[in-house]
Amino acid sequence: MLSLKYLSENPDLVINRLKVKNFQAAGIITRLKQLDSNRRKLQTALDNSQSDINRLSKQVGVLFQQSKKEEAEKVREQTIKIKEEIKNLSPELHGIEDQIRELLVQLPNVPHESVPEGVSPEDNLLIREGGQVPVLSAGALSHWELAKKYDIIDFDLGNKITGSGFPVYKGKAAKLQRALINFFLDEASRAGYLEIIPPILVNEASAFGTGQLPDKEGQMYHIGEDNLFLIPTSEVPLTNIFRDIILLEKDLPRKLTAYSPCFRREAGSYGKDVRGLNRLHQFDKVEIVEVQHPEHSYESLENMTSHVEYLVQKLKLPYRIILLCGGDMSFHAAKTYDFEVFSAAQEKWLEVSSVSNFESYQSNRMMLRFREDNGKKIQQLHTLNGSALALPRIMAALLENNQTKRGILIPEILIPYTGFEVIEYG
RNA sequence: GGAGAAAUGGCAGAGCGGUCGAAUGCGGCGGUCUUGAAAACCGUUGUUCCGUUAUCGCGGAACCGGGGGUUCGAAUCCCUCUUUCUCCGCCA
Repeated sequence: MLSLKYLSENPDLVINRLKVKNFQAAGIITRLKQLDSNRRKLQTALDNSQSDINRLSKQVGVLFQQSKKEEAEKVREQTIKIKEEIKNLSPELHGIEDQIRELLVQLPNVPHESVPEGVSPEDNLLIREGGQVPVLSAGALSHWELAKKYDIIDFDLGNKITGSGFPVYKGKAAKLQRALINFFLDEASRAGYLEIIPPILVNEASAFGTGQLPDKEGQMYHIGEDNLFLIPTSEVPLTNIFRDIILLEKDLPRKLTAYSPCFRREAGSYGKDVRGLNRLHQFDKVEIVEVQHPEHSYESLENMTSHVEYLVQKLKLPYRIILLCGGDMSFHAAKTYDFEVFSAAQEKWLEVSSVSNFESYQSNRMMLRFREDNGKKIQQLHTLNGSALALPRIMAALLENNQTKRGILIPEILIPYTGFEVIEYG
């Protein structure tokens, strides 16, 4: 969320920038201003009353010690009225603080100045593209047909065991999946990300910290009995490692990576885009997360983007990098690059990574800060994350693009990981 | 799952109703000494909110796992939740 301080110092800037996200913020900001001014007044009144009580209490203590009981009794009576006041003001203050928080959470992050205006994916900006779109022979198969032909991914079996969106990988597909995970993790380590194995269930505070709660609650699987959530991405546990922490400037940036399964309910998404591996309830992903000094976070965004680009290049997949327009960006991001790879049999671009700078939006929520080297000043940090990469659509594109008469060819870079060069019959 | 013990500042660890934001030690920072360093000695050392201030700062409030209560006054007493440890049971 945005900080009250930032909002009150730059109301017009926020209102204007949020128009890029097609969000009308003026009403909320006006309301926040009023609430904040009330909050300050109440806080001051309450502090003064409490100060009086503290002072009188000390007097009572001293008087009792000197066994001046009657005087002590008199002073004690004075406190009754003040306590009454505190009893009234205190819930009022909490009420206002709750209202402020509720409103703050409704404001999306302010997009970076380089983010184009727009309302739909058509307004996104193509940044770069690379790789060769393969020319498939007539009768090329989609990945779900290939999965069946080679008996390597079983969607029906997943239906039986769990439900739709939970495929079962078998044999060489299972090994290829594992190879991809290892490849991605090794590359992330080489690029300086610390490898982590995080919990895949998180509590409410963590889900709030990265912004899944309160608004995206319906997207997560919830374990009611223990009030825990299955992670939709390891961004959640990874970033929350830093919740309520004050880092030192000299320790920046902090870079983490993790493989984890991810769980998404995908409530409300039906239709043709969900075939095969295109949209699942459970999928594997390697994530990269970075916590960075505000002055360097946009360099980091570019570096993370380059890292992801390197991965798709090594896999020899045709890709494009897209700068999302305001209307297509997520609520929490300040700037996002999407990566899409071309899946040749479906003839579709599939999103395989989303790399975002959240600036201080998440760190405000989770009280993530750093202490400056040259003094005592404490500042908010910036957080970033990106998929590097999401597995199923990579798998889909690899299967479709690399199909040949003799089978599906494994990209060279992965052969040391898979131990085989081709997926064929049997 | 059952029984018991505990949770205090960056860490270790005292305090168990009054002047305690909290002894002491370690660590960190600054200084003296030294050619330099170490040792020794001296000083300093959290966060949030409100007010004030051009800034350093200053004044006030809150925070001793979270939430609630008792009291003029709570780190200290009570309730509740969470977590950790010990024992028993179960188990990859």
